[in-house]
Amino acid sequence: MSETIQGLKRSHYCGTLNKSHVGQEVTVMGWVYRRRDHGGVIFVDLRDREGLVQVVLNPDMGDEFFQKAETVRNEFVLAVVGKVRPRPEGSTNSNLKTGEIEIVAHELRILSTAKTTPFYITDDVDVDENIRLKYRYLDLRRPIMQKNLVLRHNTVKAIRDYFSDHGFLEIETPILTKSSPEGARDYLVPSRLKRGAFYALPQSPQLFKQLLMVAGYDRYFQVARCFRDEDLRADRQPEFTQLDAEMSFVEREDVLNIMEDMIAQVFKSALNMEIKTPFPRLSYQEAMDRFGVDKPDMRFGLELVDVSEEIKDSSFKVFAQIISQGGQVKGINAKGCGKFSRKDIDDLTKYVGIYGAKGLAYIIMTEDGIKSPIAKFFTEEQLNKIVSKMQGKSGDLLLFVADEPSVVAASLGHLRLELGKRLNLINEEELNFLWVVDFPLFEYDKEEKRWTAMHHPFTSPVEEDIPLMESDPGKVRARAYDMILNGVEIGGGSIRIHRRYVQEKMFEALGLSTDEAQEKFGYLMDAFEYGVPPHGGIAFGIDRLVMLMAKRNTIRDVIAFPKTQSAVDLMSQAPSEVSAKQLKELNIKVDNS
RNA sequence: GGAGCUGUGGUGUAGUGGCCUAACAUGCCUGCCUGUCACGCAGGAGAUCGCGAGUUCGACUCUCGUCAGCUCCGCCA
Repeated sequence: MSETIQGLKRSHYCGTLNKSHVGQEVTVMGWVYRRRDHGGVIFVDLRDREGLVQVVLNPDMGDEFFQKAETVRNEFVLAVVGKVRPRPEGSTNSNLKTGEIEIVAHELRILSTAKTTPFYITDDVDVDENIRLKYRYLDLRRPIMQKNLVLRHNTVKAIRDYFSDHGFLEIETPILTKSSPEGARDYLVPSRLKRGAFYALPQSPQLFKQLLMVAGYDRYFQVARCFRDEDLRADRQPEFTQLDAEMSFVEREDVLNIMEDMIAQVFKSALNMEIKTPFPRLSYQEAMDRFGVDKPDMRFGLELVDVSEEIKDSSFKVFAQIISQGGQVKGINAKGCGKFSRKDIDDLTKYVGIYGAKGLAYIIMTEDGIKSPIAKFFTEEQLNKIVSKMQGKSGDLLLFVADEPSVVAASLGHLRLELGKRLNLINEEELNFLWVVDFPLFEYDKEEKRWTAMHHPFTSPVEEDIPLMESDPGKVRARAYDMILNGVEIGGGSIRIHRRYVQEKMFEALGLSTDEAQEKFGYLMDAFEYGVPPHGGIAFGIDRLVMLMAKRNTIRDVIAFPKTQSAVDLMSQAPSEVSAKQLKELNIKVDNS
């Protein structure tokens, strides 16, 4: 039995009512959060997106009214007309924003009944994510989720306001685009009109925004949906939203300055938080050396210490050999962890194993000196040097990984984060912004045995490194930059190449012939023949940014309708099979072998 | 492609070879109850223990496979 809304107009959101409304006649509409039926009087907590208000349903409003009131259940949608009054002495509820008042209903309409929901619509339920995602519309009713999406709205609005106020134009770029072999795996869309041909969904608007620079729209931004057909993570969805921006006639500092100012403004508008600018800048090399990752979380210490020099002459063959083969030995001083059990250390060993470390050597610092299975390989002098370099004190646990630099960095970098979490060293209230700059322009692909672009092939090298592009590609620094917040990369970009001879050197270093470059990036290359301004830009991951702002652990909590780890939408069941007719129109046959 | 964790009434959990004819909380239904706010009280319904094989006299429990969710490695210019 559902009634119409006819003749009724909502006057207030439930959650906004307070003492100032006492005496007013109000009309509220919302969902039944909870009902308390006392036989005589029935209390209903009515919920809308602004919060809860208590509605009092009294039998003296008539039999018809009260019989209807008795049928009300959780999550029914009601319209209530009534008078706001202060709650009686002693029955106020300080846990509720609206706890000083209540609405005495004189008209009640059940706009919609509801089945019993599969889970309770409240913040403090820990329901299996399977069920949350299947009934996402119910999950999204929960106040915490509504808060997340409101924050997301406010964030995006602040972003749009900031860029508009600073002369940027929001310009849309195509969703159906050309597949490019570089980068992530493309999502493909078959063309009906051109048999056997496919569009690709954009991984980012990268080339289009550079073309907009060529076209003279010298400050561009876009809140752009991007698609990458790669495996998912807590902070990676197959479709995600980028804040994409590009500027002409700028150098690196111009981009960094305006972007950190923008972020500070966004935090101010959306969270009323003051962010100090400028952000600290760290070179890629320093980040790797000290933290083992290119997106360090600097809210705590436990930095990596290189002890290769101190260890190379020891009689510990395993370490000495690794060093002689170009490897290194680095360590972390896990302050105060000297009491870790054998099992604790085994767990950590297993943990670094994930990142390729073959072992985890350790030294326990005790009152009576050093306890360590590897101590016997070192002279007392060598041990003293290692301990002093790592500032080891009694009660500490020194942990070491010896391997090639990339493995040492990855394993100790992640071990550092794990220890930071376990030891509760991270202040969750702190916002640690920084820029990582001077990334390498190239990285070596061991499988393909060639240099590839670390960022993308249009990233400009640092001017004085250009001569190295031929002689020593690994040493060339890029004019690229990442913005890091609490150890999460929230944005990245670069100053682009705008000079032809640099671009040619770039393709040469990547092993691309002129013809190949023309085939892959022809339209951009053509455009660059017609007057291209120096330009650079950045793209932010809005999902990640909002996730951090909302203090959530996964971007799924700030995306209305996310997909599971196997890229399925449990609510709509996408992706799904399509009809034979649809396939035929597209000239597609499915190979089920 | 790989590793780990999880899967038991609607929901959250307990049960680790026979004591299970599966327990507890909550939700749901019925009745009572006029000041509750996690209302209360009484009663009731609700589960072939993710699915499929196997081991066993006997499997929620052990083994293998499989499916789903999560976390991670690879991947993500």
